[in-house]
Amino acid sequence: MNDNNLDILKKNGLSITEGRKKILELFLDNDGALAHADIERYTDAAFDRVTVYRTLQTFVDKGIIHQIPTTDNSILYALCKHKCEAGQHHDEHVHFICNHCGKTICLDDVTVPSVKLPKGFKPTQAAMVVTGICSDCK
Amino acid sequence: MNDNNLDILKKNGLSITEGRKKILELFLDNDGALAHADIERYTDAAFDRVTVYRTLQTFVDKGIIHQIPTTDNSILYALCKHKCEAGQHHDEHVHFICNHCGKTICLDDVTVPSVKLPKGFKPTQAAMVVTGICSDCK
DNA sequence: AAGATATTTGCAATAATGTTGCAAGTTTTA
DNA sequence: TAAAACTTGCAACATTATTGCAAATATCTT
Repeated sequence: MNDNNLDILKKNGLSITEGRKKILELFLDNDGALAHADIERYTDAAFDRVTVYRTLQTFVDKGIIHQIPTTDNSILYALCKHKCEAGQHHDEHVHFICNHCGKTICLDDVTVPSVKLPKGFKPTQAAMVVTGICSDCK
Repeated sequence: MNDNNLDILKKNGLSITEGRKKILELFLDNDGALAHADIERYTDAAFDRVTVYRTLQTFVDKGIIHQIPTTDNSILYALCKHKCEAGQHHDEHVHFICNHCGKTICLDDVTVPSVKLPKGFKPTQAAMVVTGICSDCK
């Protein structure tokens, strides 16, 4: 029995609702990243599209999940495994997109290396996405 | 007088059309990245939305421009300054998004550092996006 | 340079994606 | 358990993206 998701919701001061429990569960059970469309599919559209959008937004605001940059224009979301505070994410790990299975994986143990920027540029955040073949598809 | 854009189109075996000339010119005159919406705005909607989509796609296919990953779901495009071949991009430079002016800048001289991936992962490409304050806004 | 061929464009229709206001429903608080 | 606070779903709307096809434009051939 797994009450992780209840804990997470409570800890963030969120009301416990069916939608939030279910969507959070999806993230916990799935170590890849999920797009809005994935969530609709996995929940069999049990929740309104709008609810899914709002739930994802709430989770991002609370620092429960983070967004992953992609070149196609889909927003991907993944759990923040390390301590993220509301409004300030610390998801400075590398993301890997597998060209074979299409999964997006958070490489939590690979931190984004810092780079030397030209004069005058002040960085606040860095994201890195690597594509290739993942360990399952190799 | 600048025939750069004609050269580029010819070199890639593309027909010379008003739309392609104009859109390519926009990229050449603008060192930041452009979104589809920017192009519509700058061209005063002289070209059909569909034409713009298709032109951008053609340029990506030919390796003239490349897409930049973002977390909001807008696709950004920028010139490939280094030799890109059709279908295989070599845009392994860092992209910088300024939180102040909103511009996205290709830092052509900053290459994406390679990272050590976990066992079994084989990289083919890497992208890096840094956000912060650019040299114009500092 | 003109006609034949190939390519590109714009329109219309359609699909997919994202947003907002508001009333009804649910969760939390006291 | 009732009141207050918050969340949901619906409807409407806005934006963004895709496809087929006929008309227009560009390129090729002679």
